[in-house]
Amino acid sequence: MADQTYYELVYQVVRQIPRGRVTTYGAIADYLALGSARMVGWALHQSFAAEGVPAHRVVNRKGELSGRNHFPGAGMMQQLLEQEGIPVSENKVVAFERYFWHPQELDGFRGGR
DNA sequence: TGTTTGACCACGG
DNA sequence: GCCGTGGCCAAAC
Repeated sequence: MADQTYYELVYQVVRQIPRGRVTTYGAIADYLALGSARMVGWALHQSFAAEGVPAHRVVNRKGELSGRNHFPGAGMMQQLLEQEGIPVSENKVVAFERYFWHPQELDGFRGGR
């Protein structure tokens, strides 16, 4: 495990993102308590090489689809989010705070709701 | 081998 | 409330 690079750690966290939820780069960086939010962005950029990594569920702090430009096909990221049940407007997540998901919830979720 | 950029965030003015 | 700067670590040139 210690051999995992920061990117792989990010992949694992992103993979744990439940459907219909979104998170931010800073949240992941804060949860890992390593590097910085910028590294998360780079990690996701390489995430295309890793499967099972829903990068479309990761947005910036403003809830905007920063990486939309890097996704294959224009508007694909938005469509993916809408398919998950997340309304998106102008490349920005609506009620983003409501769909926000903290990686820490994995540690002590259990309590449902 | 050194410099620059990068799917960012937080703070200060 | 908006704009500018610093910080972070790694990959690309």
